[in-house]
Amino acid sequence: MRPAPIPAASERAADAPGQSAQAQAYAYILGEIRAGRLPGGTHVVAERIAQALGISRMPVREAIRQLSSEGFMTIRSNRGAVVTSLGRDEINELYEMRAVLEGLAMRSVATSIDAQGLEEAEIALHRLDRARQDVNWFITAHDQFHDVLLGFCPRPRLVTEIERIRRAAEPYLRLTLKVSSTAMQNTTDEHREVLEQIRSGDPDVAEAGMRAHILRIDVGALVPAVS
Amino acid sequence: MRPAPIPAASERAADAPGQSAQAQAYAYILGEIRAGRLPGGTHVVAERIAQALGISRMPVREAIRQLSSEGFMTIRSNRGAVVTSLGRDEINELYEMRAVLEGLAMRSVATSIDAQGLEEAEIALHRLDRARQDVNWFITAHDQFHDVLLGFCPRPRLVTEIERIRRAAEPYLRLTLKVSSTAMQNTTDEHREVLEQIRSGDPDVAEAGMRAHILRIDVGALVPAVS
DNA sequence: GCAAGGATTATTGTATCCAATCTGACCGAG
DNA sequence: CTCGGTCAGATTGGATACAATAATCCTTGC
Repeated sequence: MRPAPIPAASERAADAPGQSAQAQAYAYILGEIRAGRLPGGTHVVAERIAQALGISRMPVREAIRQLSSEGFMTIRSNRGAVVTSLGRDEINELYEMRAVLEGLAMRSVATSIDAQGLEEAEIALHRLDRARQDVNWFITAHDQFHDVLLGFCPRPRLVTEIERIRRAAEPYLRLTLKVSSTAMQNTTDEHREVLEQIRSGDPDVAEAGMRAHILRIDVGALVPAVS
Repeated sequence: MRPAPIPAASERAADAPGQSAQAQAYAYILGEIRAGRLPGGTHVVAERIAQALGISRMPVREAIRQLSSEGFMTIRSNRGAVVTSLGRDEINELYEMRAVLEGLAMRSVATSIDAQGLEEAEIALHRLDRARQDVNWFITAHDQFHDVLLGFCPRPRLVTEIERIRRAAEPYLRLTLKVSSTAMQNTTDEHREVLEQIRSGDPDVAEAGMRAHILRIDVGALVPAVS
């Protein structure tokens, strides 16, 4: 009754063994989108993904539906799913939403973060400073800084939503940074200022600081791919 | 073995004929949740829904997955899906998120709404005033007032997200209003004040007004069902 | 040579089937 | 009487099979 002698087929694609097939598909597709290997507008064929992962189409469909309701893909009835392509206005919209939400999150962070948390944030800041040469490192370090702060926000949904928005904008940020890396230069001072505002402990200051910080991004300079 | 000559089964449940099976399932389950007929914590069995609608389990599964990623349900691996049950903190979190997002939306509404829009809002306000006797009417009229304003916000995602949050909190609001309808009394003045602040045309005033309005809700008095 | 229309193919949507897992009841030992 | 284990039923996860729809290409008439 055991898995049989050779569980090859189902094991082969097991890049993530314990995961369910649907979770595999979700992680795989989202990873491809975030990395930019599936650019906006790409038609995603369920069967292809299924074969690539060695699973059937069904879990892939569910993953696509979930990605769709999270805004990463768009399903057109009977015509398949395409990777959502964001224009300038839409990216701007995402940043505005993230600005107010992450501002809200900083209200509670300002009052709940402790000395150790502030220390972690400082460390993340240093990592960010050293990562200014490489796009991947930079994005990782940048996310880490924000995640350290969000770790002190006791609102799971709010944090989840913020991170979702950040992921949705990531491909465009990545593309832009690859072309002109000037955006990576001034960030350390920028982020240190935010950190100081949070350190003040004043919710209003912390909120306004983070909100302004996120809105300061020049979205116009983003979006090299004008869908 | 086929469904037989008479396609009755699939036709019978066709409350929404043109819809795909998955859309039917989605609308059906969400409707049941919003109406409170599927209270938080209810275990939803895919097979039951499928039978009730005369479709198979697969589209139901997809609908559940989508509802799950939208926060209405929670899927536990191999153990099925339950209707998400929100506690006091979580409802409060939702209202805070909606407050900042709808505040943001009002910034653009303040500058883009026209005379006709203001008139529509006034009408909605009167409807709201007359609907204070019945919970269903009240909720409908209340949603309409906010929707009129959001109709002038040129940010589709923002509007979608706000409405999603409102729907997520609706069952609890409905439950509460059924018990104590005092919350329905003062709303007309409340909403008129918001409308006046929007009429001012000042984004800052409009944002602060709406944000304060939504936060003014006494979430503590909400949540009769302490999961 | 080109456009319109129809056949063919590719892809999606749905249903059915099988395996894996969980739930709960029953039963026996301590 | 309680605790633990086994077994049957229910339910989910996944795969295959079939139907429906859209996309493509090829023919055919002009």
